[in-house]
Amino acid sequence: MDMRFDMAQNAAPPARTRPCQSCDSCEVRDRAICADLSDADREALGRIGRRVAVPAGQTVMWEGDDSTVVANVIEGTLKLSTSTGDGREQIVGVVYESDFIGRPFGARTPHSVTALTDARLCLFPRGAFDGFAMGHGELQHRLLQRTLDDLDRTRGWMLLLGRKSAREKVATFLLDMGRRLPVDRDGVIDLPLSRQQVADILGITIETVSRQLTEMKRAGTIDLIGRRGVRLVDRQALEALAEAG
Amino acid sequence: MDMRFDMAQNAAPPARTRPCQSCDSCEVRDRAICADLSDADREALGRIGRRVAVPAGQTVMWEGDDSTVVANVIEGTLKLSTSTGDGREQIVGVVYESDFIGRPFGARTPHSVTALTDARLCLFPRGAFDGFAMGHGELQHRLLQRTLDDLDRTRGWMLLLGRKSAREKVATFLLDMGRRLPVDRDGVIDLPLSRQQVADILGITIETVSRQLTEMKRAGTIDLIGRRGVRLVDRQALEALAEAG
DNA sequence: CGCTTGATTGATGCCATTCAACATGGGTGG
DNA sequence: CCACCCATGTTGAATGGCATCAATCAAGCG
Repeated sequence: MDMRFDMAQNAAPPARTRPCQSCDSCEVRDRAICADLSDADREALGRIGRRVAVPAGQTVMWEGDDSTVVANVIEGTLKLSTSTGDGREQIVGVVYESDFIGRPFGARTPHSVTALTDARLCLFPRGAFDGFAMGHGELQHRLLQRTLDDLDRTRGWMLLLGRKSAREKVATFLLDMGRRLPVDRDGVIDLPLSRQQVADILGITIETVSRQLTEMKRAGTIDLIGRRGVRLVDRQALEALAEAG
Repeated sequence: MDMRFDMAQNAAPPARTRPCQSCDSCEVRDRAICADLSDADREALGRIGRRVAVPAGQTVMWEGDDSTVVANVIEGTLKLSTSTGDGREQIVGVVYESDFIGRPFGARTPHSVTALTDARLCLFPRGAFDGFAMGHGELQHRLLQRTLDDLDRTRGWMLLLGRKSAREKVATFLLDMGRRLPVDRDGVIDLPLSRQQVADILGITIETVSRQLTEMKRAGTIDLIGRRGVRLVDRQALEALAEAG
């Protein structure tokens, strides 16, 4: 089944989507871009959108396609990525619940968006969203704030890609994940990413990621639990590695 | 002389700055973020700002500093950069006339801004600018558009930093400059960047930049005229190199 | 003219990639 | 529930691209 059709503005709503009638009880209503809207306005926006469940691995927007939809992430983790003609991939962002995805006020989607875990989105047709936003300054203000933050974070990541060694990259990545992801009671973080995806974030190969991780484990800086679990044993050592590893 | 003091909101205006009274005749009024404002509003914004001349090499904002000013670039080219603790630098953006610089709605300047050529800015104290923007949706909308475009371009650049070879990086860079900078009647582009700065944009060393350029010259793909001049002789060849060099 | 700064060229070494073999573990069906 | 299987991850050895170190060259400039 082609997800793009699924997402099209005028496609018949498939079984697993439904109009978003319940902004009141929305899990991310206080953190998503709709947070500053009045109850009436939020409800009006809600009537434009609908909820969609996206299974892990599913791509919801393709690089270069027409920008037909935008969305709030209600639950789950997704990656933003671009590729060269010959298939080399670079992940340019990872988004979490309450983040906003898609390209409002623009004709083209500049990068692909793919679910890393099962996810739920609150999806809006772009045209309708743009129209609504034009009439609601609070919404645009929040979107601006968020975009400025994204830009700052993205530019920070350029320093890592351009100037850091593999060791530094992996250490920086682990610290970043430690900040953004929940930690269970044993101090273990469950990464939403495979080794390949970590490599695609850091601009290195899967083998190099693996080697750096096992080296850090050998040094007692981290613990590796199964394929996706990491415990940051010595955060201070990681911070040292992240700056001049 | 410390430029930071110079830029402070309540510092006595130094000799080379003056209130910006002439938005009517402003060179970038149709392209800068003020373009959509009414004449009255633009004039009100103009009273907040003042013009500043910045000599090449001067840094106007420092990474990590309080965000005290924002500005429109009236003329010239500037770089945005971040550095690691041990001095490795990465240029995260290059801005041209009519672009906007600084971090509105945020406490910290996330990267340094340095003039590559002599430049003129239309400078606003951040607090006053933020206040004005909050009351003017058109301004925020334009800022949002611009920030979304910047984010798209920045993310595109991550692919280059993370996944491209030195050859591909240099070729991509040359094509990008060819698009953004004026070309004289001999087809020569005058780069506003030294080799070191090119290296800092591409995340490679100065020697590698030099070797790639001379190699391309030897192959007849480009011509090098003095230190800053380049002629793109065979654009098609460059495009091939940029994708799979 | 020297002097300084920036750019090119050369020699060498190292880190990350590449290619390849092997291990692991998560999932499935008998 | 265990044996098997395949995707995913780890480890090893060899190569190569880029960095590093160093010398030379070319421009500006006082």
